[in-house]
Amino acid sequence: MGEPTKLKVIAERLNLSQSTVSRALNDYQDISNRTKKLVRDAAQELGYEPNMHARRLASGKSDTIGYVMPAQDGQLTETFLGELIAGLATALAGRSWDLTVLAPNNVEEEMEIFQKVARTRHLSGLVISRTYSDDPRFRILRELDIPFVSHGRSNDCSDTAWIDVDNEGAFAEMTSYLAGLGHRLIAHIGGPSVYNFARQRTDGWRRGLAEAGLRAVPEYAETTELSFEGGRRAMQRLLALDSAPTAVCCVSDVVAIGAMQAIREAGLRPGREISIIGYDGLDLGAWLDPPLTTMRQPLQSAGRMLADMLIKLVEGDVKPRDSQELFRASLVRRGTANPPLQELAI
Amino acid sequence: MGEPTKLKVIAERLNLSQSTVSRALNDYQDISNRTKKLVRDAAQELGYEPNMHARRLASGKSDTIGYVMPAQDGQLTETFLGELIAGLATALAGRSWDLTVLAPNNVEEEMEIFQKVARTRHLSGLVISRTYSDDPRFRILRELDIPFVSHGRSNDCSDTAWIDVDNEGAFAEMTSYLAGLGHRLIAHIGGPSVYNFARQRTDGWRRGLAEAGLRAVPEYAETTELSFEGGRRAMQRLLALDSAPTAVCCVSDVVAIGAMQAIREAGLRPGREISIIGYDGLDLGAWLDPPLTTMRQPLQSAGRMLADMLIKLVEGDVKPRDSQELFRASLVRRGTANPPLQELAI
DNA sequence: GCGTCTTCCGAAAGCGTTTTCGGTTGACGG
DNA sequence: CCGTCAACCGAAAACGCTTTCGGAAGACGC
Repeated sequence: MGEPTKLKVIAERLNLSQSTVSRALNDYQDISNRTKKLVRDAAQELGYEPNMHARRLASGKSDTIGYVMPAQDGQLTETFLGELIAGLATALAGRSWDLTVLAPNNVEEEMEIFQKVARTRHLSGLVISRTYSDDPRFRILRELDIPFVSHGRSNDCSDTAWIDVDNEGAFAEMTSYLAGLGHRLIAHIGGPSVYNFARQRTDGWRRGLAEAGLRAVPEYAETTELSFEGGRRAMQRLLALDSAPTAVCCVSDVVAIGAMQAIREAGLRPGREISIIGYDGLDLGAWLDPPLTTMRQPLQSAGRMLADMLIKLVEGDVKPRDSQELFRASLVRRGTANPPLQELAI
Repeated sequence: MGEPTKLKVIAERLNLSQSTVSRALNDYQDISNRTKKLVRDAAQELGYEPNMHARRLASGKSDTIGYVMPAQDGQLTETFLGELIAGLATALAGRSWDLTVLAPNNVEEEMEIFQKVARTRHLSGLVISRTYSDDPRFRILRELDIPFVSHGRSNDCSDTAWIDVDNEGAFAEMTSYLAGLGHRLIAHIGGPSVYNFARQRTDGWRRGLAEAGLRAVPEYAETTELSFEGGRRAMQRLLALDSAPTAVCCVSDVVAIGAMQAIREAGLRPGREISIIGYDGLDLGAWLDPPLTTMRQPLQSAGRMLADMLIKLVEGDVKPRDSQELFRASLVRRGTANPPLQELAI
């Protein structure tokens, strides 16, 4: 391989100055087109690759963004992480930016990371995910003046950049879909309201009920942790009610699968006596018996979009509050959402 | 915040030269302990953070490793990606190295990445995963002289660094476990033999049979793609056999779940007429009815270990062939592996 | 009291870019 | 033929750190 070619050799070869070569490659206006072409051809031929470290030192920009993994309060086994990171990485690679991953082990470490990013400025911006309803990171990142985009909203995100799914709309749709099938007793198993998406989904359920002219029975609003066991226990509580619901909107597929288990354990069959709809669109839902009806959100593109947004932000092309994007989730009809039994009997 | 403190200010403050400060912070031998302490205290007090770009430019090292995501031939939804990346990132952060993620969209892009890494040397080393039996990357990375560690072995990996699970041992254990339960007709649904782990697992099944004194019926060695549908179809073929097996070792949990579905569709019940064991230890296996017996491999620590190995390699502390680590997988007993029915009947 | 070592530190030359600031051309109008 | 103005390009100073090389000071033996 030999020595990597630097600006100097390509300058000497063309009898130009180093600075001219640099500006030619960076498409400055004060370099003639003829020279630009000359330089580019030579660079191509010599296999020139700029030294990122030198470039970043001189320019003061890092052209690198950091993805902050969800603080490891729990499992990182969520299937979307891989897709999201891949999306980020490919979008960035297309613009020859880099992606580095930060993995704080807890909230304190996350704060330290923020502080350090603010001091060193080695990262041009951050992507955060798994947002809370009341998420201090939004305030802190704003105060530290770190450009960032969040995957998911929060209470005070009106001035920041984010992309999110219309959770409320999705659950309103889900609920009215069940109402359309004839269900009147539609319950909801929600997640901890510290998660913003959980709150939104509960709101959506309420809206869906209202739009269908149904009353929101207080006992039908269950809350539980985001796990199989959580879903199972919540469903057990619903089943113990005097008038158990005939349909349940679940905050996530995993919770829905837990609910299905509870239904089976009660000697009933999901999708017959009690309809279930989940959320996330996980493949594994299709492998169950019966396969889980759910709602799917676009993910493959989310990473790409987050990256694009953040780059625009960093380059100052756009203001945070002008880069907010809401996606729609779409219903995936499988086997667990059917008309209620008494309806069939009619 | 003001300007970030650089070496110069801390040098001026202590009436020392910049080079002394630098060497003090880097623990050079020719700096007195008194001075080192002085410098470190001042650095601490001033909140000094070295400028990575300058440091990397000057030293010629990048202190950054790249994780090459599996070329997106299929889904990136594998749950282990998140854990692996998190493990890598935390281990690296502890030594103030960085992790950047590369996401080639196909094999060609992967090769381009390798070439570029070799030319620019902006990454000190790479971690690759999802290895094939006949994996050209091992040769190429060796030729390009790029330090790397692989997550999984290959045919010619005797001279390179890797960590892997003892797939063969795991499947031998799995098979003899089934034999110990009384099964004589033990089939295997394997994955495409291009994957090294798939070949190893099939070998393990054969060894397990041999050790139990059982004959490997050729028709019992099924091969299929690594998906729910693949497992389902392979199981259907096994069920169509004149003498269907009473137990099946599956190459992965997802394949096993597909097989369970096929068993149910045939009017049988997994874990009674036909026992099933999967591999991966996915949580979701526990949510099925009956819950899937499987084998789990250590993952949380894999990322950490990969990172440590690679750093040692890059720093020249160790030779590739001396950093190879084999883990054991352990059986997770759940509900789908039981004695055969006729055995019970006796 | 003179060499010889250590021990410790400073000066300065990089590392490979970017970017500012001028300066040299040639065209062009008057 | 002179001044003016574009259009292009070169010189050189950063950017903040590492690292080599050498030198000053003190310790030590004789």
